[in-house]
Amino acid sequence: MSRFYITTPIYYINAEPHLGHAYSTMVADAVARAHRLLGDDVFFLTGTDEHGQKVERAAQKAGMPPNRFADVVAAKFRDLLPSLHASNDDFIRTTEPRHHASVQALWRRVRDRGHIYKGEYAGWYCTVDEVFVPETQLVDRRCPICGNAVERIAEESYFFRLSAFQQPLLDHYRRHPDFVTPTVRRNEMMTFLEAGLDDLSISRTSFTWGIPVPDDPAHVMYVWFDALTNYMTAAGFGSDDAASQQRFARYWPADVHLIGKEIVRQHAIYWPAFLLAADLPLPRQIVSHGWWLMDGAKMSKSKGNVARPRDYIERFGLDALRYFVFREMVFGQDANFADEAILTRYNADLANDFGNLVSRATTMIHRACGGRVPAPVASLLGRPDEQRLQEKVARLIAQVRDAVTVFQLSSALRDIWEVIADTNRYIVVREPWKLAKAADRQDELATSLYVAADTLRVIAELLRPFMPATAERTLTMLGVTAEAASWATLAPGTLVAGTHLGDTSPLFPRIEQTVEELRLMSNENSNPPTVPDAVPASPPAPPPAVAAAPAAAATGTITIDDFMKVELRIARVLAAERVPKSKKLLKLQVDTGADQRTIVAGIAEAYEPEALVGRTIVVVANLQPAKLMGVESNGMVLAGSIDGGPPVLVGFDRDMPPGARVR
RNA sequence: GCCGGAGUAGCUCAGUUGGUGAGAGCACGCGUCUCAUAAGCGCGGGGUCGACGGUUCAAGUCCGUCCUCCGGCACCA
Repeated sequence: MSRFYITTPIYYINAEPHLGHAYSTMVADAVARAHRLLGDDVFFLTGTDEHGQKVERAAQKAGMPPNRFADVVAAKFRDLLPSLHASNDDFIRTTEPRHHASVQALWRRVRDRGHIYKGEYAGWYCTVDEVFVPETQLVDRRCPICGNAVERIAEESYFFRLSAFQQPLLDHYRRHPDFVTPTVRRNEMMTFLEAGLDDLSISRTSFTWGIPVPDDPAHVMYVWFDALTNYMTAAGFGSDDAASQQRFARYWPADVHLIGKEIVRQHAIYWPAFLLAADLPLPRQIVSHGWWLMDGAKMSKSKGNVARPRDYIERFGLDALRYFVFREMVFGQDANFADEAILTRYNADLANDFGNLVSRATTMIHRACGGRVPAPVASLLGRPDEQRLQEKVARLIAQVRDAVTVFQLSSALRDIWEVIADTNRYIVVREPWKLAKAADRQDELATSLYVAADTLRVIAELLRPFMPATAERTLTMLGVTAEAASWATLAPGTLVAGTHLGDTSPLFPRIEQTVEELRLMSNENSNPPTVPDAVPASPPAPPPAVAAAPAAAATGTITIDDFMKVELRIARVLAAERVPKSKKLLKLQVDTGADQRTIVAGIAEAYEPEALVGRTIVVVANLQPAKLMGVESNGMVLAGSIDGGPPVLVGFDRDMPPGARVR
């Protein structure tokens, strides 16, 4: 029996769980379940990432100590798992003692091998993305990634000698072509590696909510060193007792780290580098999936288009949601999450094709065969229609087995549904309802219903990883009460004749409402957004079409004096041209009333230079000069944008002269 | 700008190493059975396979150029 260790990302507790989190968990769950059915000794891990400055501050805001805050929010993630039917074997929190011990053990190992040194880091730090932002990338002292204000940090810091691992990592990539999948991500990582690596700052002194650095408790560890190590902690790393050590020997290295495409670099470069430095085995594979898009856009809190898994479970049921996400997302690519698409999949695939098939097959057996699986007649099983179907079922078992283990869930389901269609066709060809009326054709009747039921039984066994509850219900209706059949021995023709069927009931009743009606219904019934706790880690998404009050921008207020330090002035664009070789930059000559100067603005993707000449804009007049793509910029142009979308210039509703102060 | 990916029916997409007249699902129209969740089954309409060249007996399938979209990096005062 081989073992299989799969992980989800550990979820950062700064927001409510959304569909993206749920998707990672569900995919890992399906694959874990499949491996169990294949007879593997599976270890399936998920959990929460709870340290860092963001959490420390959120806790402050909520008026509670970080550990209590973490307890409350982590519970939300943990509580979601049962409603997803997640079959995880462990749930790890980075705040647990076992994890502290493990991370410190890893640190010592890396340090003792000479890959950690103490240095000084002075720079701009974004607390949202937990990264230092190079001076040259700052946008008005704001993080270029998330747009939030960055902070000046000059502090002593420990560094990890990441630069030393460029070549070892490249070697590893070449020796293990499937180390990172899909290939797109692997290629990205290869080019990133080839460009060279900077050493990585891996500790902080500016906050305390983290794991202390061994022998230097003034430092806490940088989030990724802490977080990534969870994968080893749960396997038993860093523990002294013999049982844990045995477990670690058995389960490490992990077979799969399943992640979203936004954290590939951390998993495919930082993590393996840490492990190489510690002289520990690397995970076998980093598998990354795409994003669920709402109307083609990434889900985000500020757009209020975050899909909450609970809403969909309520409307369609968990298994319908699972079916949809597995079936609809070609693994690795982005996919659209549209209510209409779920409804279509539900009615067409689940209700019409599958649910109705189970219903018609079992009903006929109840009526015509006294509710017992009829015994097929060997000679009739040899007819072409029966042969073809059973051969196809045998092939299907192999196809699904192969597809699931390489994360091709959508193709596995597509193949299963093809056989479902075949079975519907088979029933039409045999017309058992007619056979039932012909006393001299009872053998044909029994054989045809047996073949249909037997096929459904295999299908149900194959559906277990994807839709566990549906699979169980189907098998119960077919009278199969045995434990899950091993996928190693599953085969057509093994349904036992004579067993009593269970009662038939619709698996997926058709949904006749429109999407709009469904939304209304769930708005009425739904218990007010379940936020019983006093921890608004993030403001709840505003209801669409309602101008929600900007939820108390409690994020660090400033005084009026602070604001007045910023000299905002009206200016007129005198000339504009593209900065050569740049995609985003325009070089502007502007008249600020007091002087004429050059300002470089990152708006080239939204504005043609010609269209800007003569235009009135707002600039920050007293910003420190900076060089961008070799051009000195003296100030900055104000523009609004939605979630990093195209910038929209600030303007006035009547003409204003250059030089006027804006406040 | 560099690197990578993608552009195939109204929509979402399959199309292996180039070779029977270009496919599936959904949606739409017609027909049909009646066991079943007004479900099933059959038939049909619709596509210059992004554009233009090229290689070849033969190209969505290979090569070149271009256009559009997406992603990574550079970059984003």
